[in-house]
Amino acid sequence: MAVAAPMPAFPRTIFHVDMDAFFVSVEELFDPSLKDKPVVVGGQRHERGVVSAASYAARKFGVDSAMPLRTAAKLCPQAIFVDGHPDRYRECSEKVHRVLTTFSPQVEMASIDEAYVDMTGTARLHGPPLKAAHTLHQRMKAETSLNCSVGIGSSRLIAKVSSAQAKPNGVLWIVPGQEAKFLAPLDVREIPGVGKVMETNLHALGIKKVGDLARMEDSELEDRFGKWGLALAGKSRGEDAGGWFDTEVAADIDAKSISHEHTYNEDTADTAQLEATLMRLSEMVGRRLREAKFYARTVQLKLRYKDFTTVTRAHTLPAPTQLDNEIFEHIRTLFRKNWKQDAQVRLLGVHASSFSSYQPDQLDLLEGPRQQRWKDALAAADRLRDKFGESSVSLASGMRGGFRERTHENPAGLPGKSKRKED
DNA sequence: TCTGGGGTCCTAGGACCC
DNA sequence: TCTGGGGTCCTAGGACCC
Repeated sequence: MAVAAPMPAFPRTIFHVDMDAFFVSVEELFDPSLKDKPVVVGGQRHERGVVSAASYAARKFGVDSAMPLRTAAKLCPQAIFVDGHPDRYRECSEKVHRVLTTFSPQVEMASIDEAYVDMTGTARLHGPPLKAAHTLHQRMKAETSLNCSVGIGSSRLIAKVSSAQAKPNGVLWIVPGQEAKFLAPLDVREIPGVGKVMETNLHALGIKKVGDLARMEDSELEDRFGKWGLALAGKSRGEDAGGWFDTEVAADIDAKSISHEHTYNEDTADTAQLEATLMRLSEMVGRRLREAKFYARTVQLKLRYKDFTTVTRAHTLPAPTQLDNEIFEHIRTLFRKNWKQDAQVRLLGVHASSFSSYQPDQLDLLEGPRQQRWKDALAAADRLRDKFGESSVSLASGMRGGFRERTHENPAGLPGKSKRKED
């Protein structure tokens, strides 16, 4: 029997605040001439890569998030292609966060451009949900010059789905008790967690709308789709039903993995270049581990060939580490064991997981002077990078091509957007 | 169409232990 | 020879999200 989720004593009021066409809107703030034009953020028209965000004018031509840039260029030749500026987005995102914290202490940024706000019990302060949402909407515009949409519901799921329906620049409140009625006419794809594959599977069963799903027996969905099926049954009724959705708003959860990867603009089989990239990626991962004060026990290599076949190979260390050179040594071993010599490589990735947090004395005592020297050296390198930028220091500097190609590839390192409509 | 980068979660099989 | 049951850890791959 499934364990029941702890139900709050009274219905919650959750806001899901989603910024409209966030990256594009931020770019417009910096270059107002972009306004109302077809704009594609994510890279230049000929580059390898995908669309991070498209303006509404560009979407009219069929351009959408996650689409290859070259496809976007074909669909909409007159589009303006803009490189992303992660620093700008982070800065705006922080502003957004600050605005939201004036409404509730329970604010959780779910990504750079969306947040959940638990507004339960704030009626005396902010009025009923719709009034509070309109105030929020106005304050957001005043403070950040950006539009957002707000979905209001009794669960994270309902808030999230309703903000999508409210777009663009709208507010939608699903009154408690009306959840199932609201969801029933929507495509199953509107449920977060239902992607292309699950949609196809459901269609094969004749399930097209959330209402069709709601009519199914929980047990049948569980039999067919396992744990996920059961969660899906709950979601079709508007419940958060397990997993991340079932957590408190603003319960901060530690990261479970840290990774960096790189796609070459042109495939390569040059060993020195490939290993230099692995060194650089190992350094980036090591640096993040030290910042977070995490030690990783598992490192994983990702290798994607020209034909897009992808392999991952993991190795669990006897003792956790956060040192660049230790990460790199294991990664390089995995690479040498698994790379098909002379096969053209498209992408490399370095991934760290199985974290433990810092254990002050024990580890230091166990570490020899060698490790300590490495630690000192890395701390110094981190300080230099803080001062002069990420590319100022590399322990791979003796290796060819360590940094050379980075400057013109993936200048943004942008977070992406999903294939789904939205914004 | 020719497919980024950073994450989370789930499944399934094998090794190993009791 | 034909063969248990449960638990944990590790690895690989894949769906999904922004």
